[in-house]
Amino acid sequence: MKKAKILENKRIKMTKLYDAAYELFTSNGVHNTVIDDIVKSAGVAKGTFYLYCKDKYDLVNKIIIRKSSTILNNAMKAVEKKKTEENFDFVQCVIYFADYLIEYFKKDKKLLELIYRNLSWELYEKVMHYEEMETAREAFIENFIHAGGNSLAAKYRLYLIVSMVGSVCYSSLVLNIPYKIDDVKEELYRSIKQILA
Amino acid sequence: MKKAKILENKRIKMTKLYDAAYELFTSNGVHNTVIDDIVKSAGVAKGTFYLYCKDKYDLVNKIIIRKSSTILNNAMKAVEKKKTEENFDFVQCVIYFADYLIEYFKKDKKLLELIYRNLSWELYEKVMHYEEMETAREAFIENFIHAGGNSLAAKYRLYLIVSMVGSVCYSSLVLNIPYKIDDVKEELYRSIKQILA
Amino acid sequence: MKKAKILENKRIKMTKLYDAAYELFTSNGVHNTVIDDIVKSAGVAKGTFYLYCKDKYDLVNKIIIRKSSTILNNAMKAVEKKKTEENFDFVQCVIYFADYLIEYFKKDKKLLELIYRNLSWELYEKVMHYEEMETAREAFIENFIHAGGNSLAAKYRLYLIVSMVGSVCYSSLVLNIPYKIDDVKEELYRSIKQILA
Amino acid sequence: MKKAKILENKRIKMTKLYDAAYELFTSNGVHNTVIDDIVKSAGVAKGTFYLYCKDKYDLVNKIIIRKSSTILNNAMKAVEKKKTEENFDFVQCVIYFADYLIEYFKKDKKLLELIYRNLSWELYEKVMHYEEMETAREAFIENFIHAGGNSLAAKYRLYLIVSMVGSVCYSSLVLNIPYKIDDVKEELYRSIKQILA
DNA sequence: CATGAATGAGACTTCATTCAT
DNA sequence: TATGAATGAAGTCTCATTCAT
Repeated sequence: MKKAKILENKRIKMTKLYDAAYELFTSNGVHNTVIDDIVKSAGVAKGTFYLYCKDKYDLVNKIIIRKSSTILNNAMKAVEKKKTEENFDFVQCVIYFADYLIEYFKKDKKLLELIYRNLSWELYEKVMHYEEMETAREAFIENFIHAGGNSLAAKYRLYLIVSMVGSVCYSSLVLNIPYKIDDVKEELYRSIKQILA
Repeated sequence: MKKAKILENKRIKMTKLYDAAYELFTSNGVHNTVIDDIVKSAGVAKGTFYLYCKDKYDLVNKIIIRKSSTILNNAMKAVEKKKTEENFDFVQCVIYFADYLIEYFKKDKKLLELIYRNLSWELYEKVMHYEEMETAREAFIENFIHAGGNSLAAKYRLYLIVSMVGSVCYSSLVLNIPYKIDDVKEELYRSIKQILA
Repeated sequence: MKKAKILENKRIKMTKLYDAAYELFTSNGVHNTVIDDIVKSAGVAKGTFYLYCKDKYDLVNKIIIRKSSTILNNAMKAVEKKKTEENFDFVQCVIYFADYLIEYFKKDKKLLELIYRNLSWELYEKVMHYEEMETAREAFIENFIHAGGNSLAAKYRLYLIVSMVGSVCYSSLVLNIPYKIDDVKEELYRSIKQILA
Repeated sequence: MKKAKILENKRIKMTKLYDAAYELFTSNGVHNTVIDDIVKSAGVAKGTFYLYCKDKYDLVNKIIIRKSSTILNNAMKAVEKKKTEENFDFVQCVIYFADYLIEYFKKDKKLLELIYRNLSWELYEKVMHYEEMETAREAFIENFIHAGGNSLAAKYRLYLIVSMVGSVCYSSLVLNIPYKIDDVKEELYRSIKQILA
């Protein structure tokens, strides 16, 4: 059918734009990437860009949402596996989750930079409220209450842990503040334990 | 004397530029502020700008360094006072320091945003290695060792605490992530205590 | 066809830029002509200029190459005609070639000035190695050898003659050094003869 | 006396400006040298520049006049010496004069470039009508008439020779057109002889 | 849908010149 | 005289966006 073909073509164009832009954004920064670079690299015409995106920042957001959802999903799957296969307890799961992300971003610092530098509340919302994330959050709170805590404290502590881990990653991996992430890890995981204690 | 007058004039020009730029950067963002806005607002000629700054980002850095040094100094003085007058112990001091900054940034969210969005390792270095800061860091480590810890763990825990506090401030105050800073505070300070435990 | 129309439009834009710039460069000098003058005079937008030229000096070069190629081609054709129709010998041809150029530049001093003031080795190369020029040069050397000379001497004498004629034209026509070109001509042609003797 | 001291001071300032500007003009070109470079390099204040020169181009002219007068004078003295000591005849003298200049400019290409690129009729006039030059010119014409020529032909041939030598120097030494001046010399001197024949 | 030439507002930066000291 | 901070007009170049094809 014609319609299917057209839709498929659109998807291809969009993907080309995503991929080209991602490469440029992470290599040269969003600020130093101009629409012309993107379309040239994607092999489409300039006008085409505007058929798919409002502007450069719209594209950055779309890319961040896509990438972070993927990573978070993978992290959650990995945690799930450990839980099932190795019987990880609650704290172990949280730490493993953090560790998964740290290991990932060690190999893809540029993405971490892209995400951090362009974070906004709207973006955070979208990423954090994907269905799977919601489930994971609820599991966290559930577990916490089980251990004798209250729902609010659970939320806050999760928030504190996420903030601490994210910020440490960013400082060590992107800003290159001279505390190597591997050196800090031990203390970081100890701190998570303490916060959850 | 003549020379003194000229130097005084230079200082005034510089201050006018700093103040105008600070106002514009915090109100509209660095990206949306153009040199023209700054000089118009400062009431100086465009060429004058380039007499004092290499470019816009040079000015941002200078402003950040100046502002953060002032705030950190004030925070340290306040802590010192508590220690002397109210006999605050080590952990209390750390928490009070965090609290001082949180309370400050609650009233000046825009500055926090400016600092965070333009942070780089070089900047961090400059701010963190002012003589007074160095003294405070050493005091922290000293205290920590006294309590039976080791120097490295001290450094890392300090780093973790700073990261957590900074990140929570930024998220709650700037990104407006819907955990009010005042609601999180209690858990935040508890977490600091735990990390230092 | 559509494509042809677009290409035609591009050619027109380019021509408009060339013509406007040529007029301004020769009237006011390259230094005193700014991009704004050119685009205003050509009736195109400023951005359009940068679609066709890297900068002002790129345009100067392009204009010089175009103009000098045309003139040299015409000169060569005129010589050819004399040779065929009036049986001009070698020395007569060389002198007629010089004379053709002198007469041309007498009517277009400004172009001579433009060419001389912006001459560089790369430009010289480009102009001198157009296919037709190459043929003429070879004919010169050929003739010279025929008359008992050697190839190297031929090249050098051609170079000396070109230098002398060019320089005299420039001094008399552009710098207005008070030897009128018509007064010097006789001695100039005698000198060419002597050099070729 | 005070007056003498003041005058001496002025002379020193002027010399500093000349020397600094000469260095910059020949190294970076007149176009790429700004007043600020000159005064900074000369170690005087910007305002001082305007006490001594109308503008940059005024200074270029002054420098060219000074430098070329010196060189031409030296050349003439050298010729005179050859004439007296080695009994050089007229043609030998002319060729030796050309050779002296060529050898000089081989060692100081930048000066040749400066002179050529900024030549104007007024400048040419000033340089050519220094008393000593006038004397040399007259000697040339005298000699020529002696040999049976007429005054006008003498002037024109001198003009042709000067043009040819100057232009060849400029092309070979400055534009780097790939005929090495040493390779062309033989033919150049032969041509001078022929023109004077 | 797709194209890419054209646009022109607007950003940055330079630098000759002035003038109060 | 000498200074050099201040000026601001003038220039270069960019790039998001449009629109005719």
